[in-house]
Amino acid sequence: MGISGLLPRILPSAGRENYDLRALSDGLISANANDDNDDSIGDDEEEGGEGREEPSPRRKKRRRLPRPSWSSPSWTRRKVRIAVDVSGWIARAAHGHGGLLMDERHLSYRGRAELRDERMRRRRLDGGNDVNGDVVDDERESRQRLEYISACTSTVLRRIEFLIDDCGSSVLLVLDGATPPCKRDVVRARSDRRVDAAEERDGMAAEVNGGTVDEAVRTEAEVLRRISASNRAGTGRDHELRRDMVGALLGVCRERRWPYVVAPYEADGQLAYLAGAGTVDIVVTEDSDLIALGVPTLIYKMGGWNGSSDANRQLGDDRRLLGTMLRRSDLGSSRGIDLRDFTDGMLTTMFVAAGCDYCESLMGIGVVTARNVVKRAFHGCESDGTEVYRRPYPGVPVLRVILDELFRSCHKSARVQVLPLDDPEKEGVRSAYERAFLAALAMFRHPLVYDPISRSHVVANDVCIDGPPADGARSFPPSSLFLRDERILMEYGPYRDLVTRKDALYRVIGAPLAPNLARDVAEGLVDPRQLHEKDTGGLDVPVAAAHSEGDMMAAMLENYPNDDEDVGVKSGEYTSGSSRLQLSTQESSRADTLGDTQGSIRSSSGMISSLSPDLLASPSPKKRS
DNA sequence: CAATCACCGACGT
DNA sequence: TCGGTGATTG
Repeated sequence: MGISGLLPRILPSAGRENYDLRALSDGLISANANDDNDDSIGDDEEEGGEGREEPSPRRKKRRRLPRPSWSSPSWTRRKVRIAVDVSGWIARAAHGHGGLLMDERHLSYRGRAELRDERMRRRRLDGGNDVNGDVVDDERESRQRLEYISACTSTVLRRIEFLIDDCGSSVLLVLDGATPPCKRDVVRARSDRRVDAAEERDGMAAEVNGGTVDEAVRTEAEVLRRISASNRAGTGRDHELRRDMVGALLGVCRERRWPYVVAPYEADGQLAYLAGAGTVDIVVTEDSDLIALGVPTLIYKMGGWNGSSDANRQLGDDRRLLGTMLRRSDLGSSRGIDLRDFTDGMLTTMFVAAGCDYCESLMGIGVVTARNVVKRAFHGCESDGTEVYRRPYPGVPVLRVILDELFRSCHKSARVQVLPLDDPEKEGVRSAYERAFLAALAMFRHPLVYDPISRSHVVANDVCIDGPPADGARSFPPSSLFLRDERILMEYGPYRDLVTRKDALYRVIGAPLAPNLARDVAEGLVDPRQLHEKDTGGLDVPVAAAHSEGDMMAAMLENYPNDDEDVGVKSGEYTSGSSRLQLSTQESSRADTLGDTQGSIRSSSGMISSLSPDLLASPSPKKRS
């Protein structure tokens, strides 16, 4: 998840709370399948005034469209296409229904005591033969597991159904794939923390079991502490459980012929790619990172799931779901933090500087400082100052300025480790942060995604210069606005080297799979997390759902602004028999590449962990004791 | 004075 | 987990 404390600053002012999503059932008016769908969502009239804080100083080419006459065949009304970030929903549902899962890790000590008593009772009945009892326990546990999974999935399904039925939209489910290489170290740190939590919990459980203290003596506070520790250790990262839940969900999707995509890595990048390519109009998510990825229209807190306030929380029997709609063009009107004249590139840089999943922020750098540093470096003006669109340090790459400014602005404890800038002793620490910073930037701006048109993995906004995109797969070309930012960022050599060279880029964002494997992953036939273990050829996977993608995806994409007509032919080639052999060899070499990548990442991750804990704003560095 | 960080309380299914 | 409240820092 993105920066904590950012959404509360933005959503109340820039977002539209209590937006009734059923308004989407009116659909969208688009001029033509090939026309850019700049159509306004939610407002039926063009918001006049041409957006005084429109992020782009450059003028958009305004072509005169034909006058909207509803009888004209060039104007069509179509459904709104919504991509749903399902992973967030699954996690949330998992927490909500946690009480259903009565196994030892998820329930409070009370439930554990019940389980223990029941087991003992059964043992007594069975005359000390506890094998039978364990079998019964297993049975009971697996039954509860199923119950839990079905409860979670049906919660998610209800919301999807709402979007489809009551909002009259086409819904595309997007799921998380594997953990990207550059995130592995952060994930490992987190799981270490979870292990700590689990030990804490187990220690307390042992105390309960072995201690003479009876349950009745326990104060309520201790009980709550236990439950909290149990929750911390539990549901979060139960891989099997999550996989089963995703599996169940995908099963339903296949049954009902709902389109879905399993992203090769993180769902965020996939969602942003789909939105940027015009495949979907709206993204429903809880993740603030999507803001940094330049999605034009987002919906947060659907149904008030994540509600601090009581906004969006009228989930009655009314079948009425509300959400907070946030449009990219409204970001400048945010009152909590001034984001006027922020381009997508600036937003992304700000997110990275303020700390994200791939790059913890320097201690003492928060949203505001990050904003100011980025704003100054790009525009050379203060938050309240007059707008001077001139760079403060001409000739110095913007990214270099930002990094140095961050080093200067951070907390004292971190600053003594990176300053002075000309101290060669501290260069190692600085470059470690810099590498994580650039990697995070690359993850945001060039994630590896699945392109549903060419049915292959592509690098989003590909700017690589060495060779054509992998296997002839072509990504949706980056917009001119994106390139404008990218040119500024690429003034800094290390970033340019990272994003323009495939080997370097793949080491950070992950390498693409061979098209057939990529398709299997996207369809959920292959678990991307276990690809290195599974080396069975993915080409002829005999799964009934193999064709499910066809019609539904086609329906989703029917108005896709397709500028090259031959993609269909190309994707046909992938499945043709002649290339089959070649593909399977590619696939095996690909597996090697994956292993290589992970190996090298492992080594490079040492640089992160070598950072002093004081430097990184880790949530609780002192929790060790 | 303002921004960040650590602690604590509660929410909803 | 999330968001509100004091302490600390510059």
